[in-house]
Amino acid sequence: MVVTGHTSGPDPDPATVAAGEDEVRARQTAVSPAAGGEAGSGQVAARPARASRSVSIRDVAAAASVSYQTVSRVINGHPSVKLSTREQVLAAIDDLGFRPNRAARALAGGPAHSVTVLTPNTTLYGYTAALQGIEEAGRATGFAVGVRVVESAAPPEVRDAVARAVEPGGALIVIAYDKAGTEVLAAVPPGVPMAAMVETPVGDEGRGKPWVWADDRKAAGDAARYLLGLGHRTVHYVSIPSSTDTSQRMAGWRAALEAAGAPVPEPVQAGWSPRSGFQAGQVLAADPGVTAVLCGNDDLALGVIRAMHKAGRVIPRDVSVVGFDDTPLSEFYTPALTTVRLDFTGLGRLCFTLLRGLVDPKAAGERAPWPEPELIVRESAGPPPRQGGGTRCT
Amino acid sequence: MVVTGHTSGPDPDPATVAAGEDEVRARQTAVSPAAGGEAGSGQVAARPARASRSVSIRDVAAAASVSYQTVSRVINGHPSVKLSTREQVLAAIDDLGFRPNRAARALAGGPAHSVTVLTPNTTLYGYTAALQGIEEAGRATGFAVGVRVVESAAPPEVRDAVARAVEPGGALIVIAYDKAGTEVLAAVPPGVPMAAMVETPVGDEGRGKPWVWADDRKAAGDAARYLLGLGHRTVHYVSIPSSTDTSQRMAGWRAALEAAGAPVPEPVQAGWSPRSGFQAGQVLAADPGVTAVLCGNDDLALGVIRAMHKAGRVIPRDVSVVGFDDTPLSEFYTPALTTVRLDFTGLGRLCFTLLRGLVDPKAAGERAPWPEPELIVRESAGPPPRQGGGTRCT
DNA sequence: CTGAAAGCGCTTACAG
DNA sequence: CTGAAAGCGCTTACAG
Repeated sequence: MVVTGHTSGPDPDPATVAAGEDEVRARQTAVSPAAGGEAGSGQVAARPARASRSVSIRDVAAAASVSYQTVSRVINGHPSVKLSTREQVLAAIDDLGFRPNRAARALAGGPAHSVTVLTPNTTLYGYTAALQGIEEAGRATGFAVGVRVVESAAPPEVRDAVARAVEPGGALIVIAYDKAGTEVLAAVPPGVPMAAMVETPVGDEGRGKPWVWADDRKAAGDAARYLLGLGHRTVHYVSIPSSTDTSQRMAGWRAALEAAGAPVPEPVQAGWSPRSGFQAGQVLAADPGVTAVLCGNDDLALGVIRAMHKAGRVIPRDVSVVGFDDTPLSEFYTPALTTVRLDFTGLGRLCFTLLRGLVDPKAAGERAPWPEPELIVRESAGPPPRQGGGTRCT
Repeated sequence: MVVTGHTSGPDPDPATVAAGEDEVRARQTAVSPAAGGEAGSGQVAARPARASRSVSIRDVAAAASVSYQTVSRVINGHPSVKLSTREQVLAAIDDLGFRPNRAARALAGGPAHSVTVLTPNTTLYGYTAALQGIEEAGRATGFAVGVRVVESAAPPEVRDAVARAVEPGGALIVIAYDKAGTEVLAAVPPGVPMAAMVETPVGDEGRGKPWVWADDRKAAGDAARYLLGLGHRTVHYVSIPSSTDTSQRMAGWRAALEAAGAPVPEPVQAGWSPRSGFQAGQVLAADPGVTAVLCGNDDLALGVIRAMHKAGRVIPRDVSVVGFDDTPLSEFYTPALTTVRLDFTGLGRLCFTLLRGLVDPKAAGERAPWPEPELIVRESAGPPPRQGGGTRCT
């Protein structure tokens, strides 16, 4: 994945890969066995450079001349500690490089300092961006963040995933943008600290489970209205999968058309991938009446554009295409993609903040701004072609 | 991010977002406090639906009429357990839905059942794909997988990241495709179980630290040779950042040019993003002698193509561009991107397998196939333009 | 092959 | 405001 430098080594050799493997084997066996017990010999030789036994709360206590409970209070921000002792303890912590042991903390029943994110996916832009926001926010507050993919919405798998993810002393974030996510949300037992990122504000199943969401409905409406405003008679919609029966993006698109008195064509149901967008695009390209297409995400839009291109339809001269999400790539497509920007990273950050407020009442007051969707106008949408307009030099 | 259904709800209201927030507040306070101690009342009423105290090793022991140590032996695959008792215990585990508590396990000094991935990034394709492979493999073997981003290669940050990630009872995977990754690799204390994904087979710093890598060098050479074979006089190179001074991709490109007796132009150093590719592309587009460009990744290639397009140079008629990685999108670009496929997901899986062999000697024998890079020929590269070829109807 | 002991590093109540 | 106790759920040795 990476490249650098200006040196050129010895010539590539077919044996290199195999050598790499052997090397690995060798290294494997060369790995030092986990530092074992301390040998009881009376030798006072230089201590081996083994992984030092980590410094504990008791070491800190000794160094600060207090009991270890006091140390516990300090690291947990307990109010009733004299300022001077607190400072002593803090100094000792710094000196010794003390880090509380997460496992011990969790075992003893302290507040959660770790989240695991339950998500159907870790590679699609929206998920990736959300994960990034969660990781950032988690890291900033000393939380360990874990990831667990839930591949299907089947009850056994969902149950299993939740059971494994729910560790005492741990918290959960579930990304519920599809069926699997919604099932997971519903399967989290009450009492487990959690927050969710949802497509649609949830009802009963969300009880005790705070969530964040982006106003997809309004965003989709904005995009549809923009296309209508360009002069298109109507706007077709290519849909991503959904979490419920009340899809926000589709609802927003539909409402905008209806409000404008435009005909509402049957939406094309697709998946998440550019390939499924391509397939949807082939269908749409066969219909000469299609002049504007709104897509459920940018990858779908890319696929639609590709299909249109293959069918000889030029974007945006013949057909306008608008995406959703504003992935980092869409600005560099040709034509650059007009799309709706959604701040999933910010949403992820916000979701984490919500969760943290649950786990740590002292942090509950913190509020982050609620991100607003935004239409980004670029090159892939324009006025509809004039009736019978000629074709020149594609 | 998601859309569904065919119903349209009430019209969108400006207050919706705010309502969402209030809702969240309300839910937050409604969350039940962590299930506390058992009230000592003599009531035998229906038990509240609180998060049940998780079933422990002792519960299983009681159910199976053995000591809890025996249960420990069974769940850890210890050989010296009579078959019949093993089966009893397994049955009890199944009955009670017992799951070992990871924190307790780690605290007690058992073998690692969790990995945290130290990575500079979680959104770029290569990292994302690697993470996916690791997560899959981890999940399949009951490992919890954590993610920690290391944002800079500065020693304090690197030290801190490693210190926080190294938990007793935990293992590490470091993705070392850039400087930060390499620094992290070097900073992991010996004795900590770990494996790495590296750009370049490492020397001393990797001692006791097994790694996997893809043969970027050969792959880059293949791509350069392909372009040369098309008739280009030489091939320009736009580089991604690197981990060391002996970049594999660049070295492969250079060696191929030299072997063919082609001139070796100065490589253009870029970042990871399409934007930096765009900038590099602007430089290259200004030079009419440039007819073939190899890029360190597909995002860079997209940026280069965009810059060429803006400069009026048609791909591949005027300039051929080849990428690296074969992201899921590149097939759907127009023109579809010719690129080198690298199986980062497989590499991530392999890396996890390596790590697991370290932690669990019983699993050490498992071998996964070592993925091979592959040139994927699509539309973005072709023969060089003929001298003085006319420009028609761009 | 299986049981009884000690302890991993912390955190909660409980006492002062 | 601070100390002494008990225990979270497991795993290692150690004994039989």
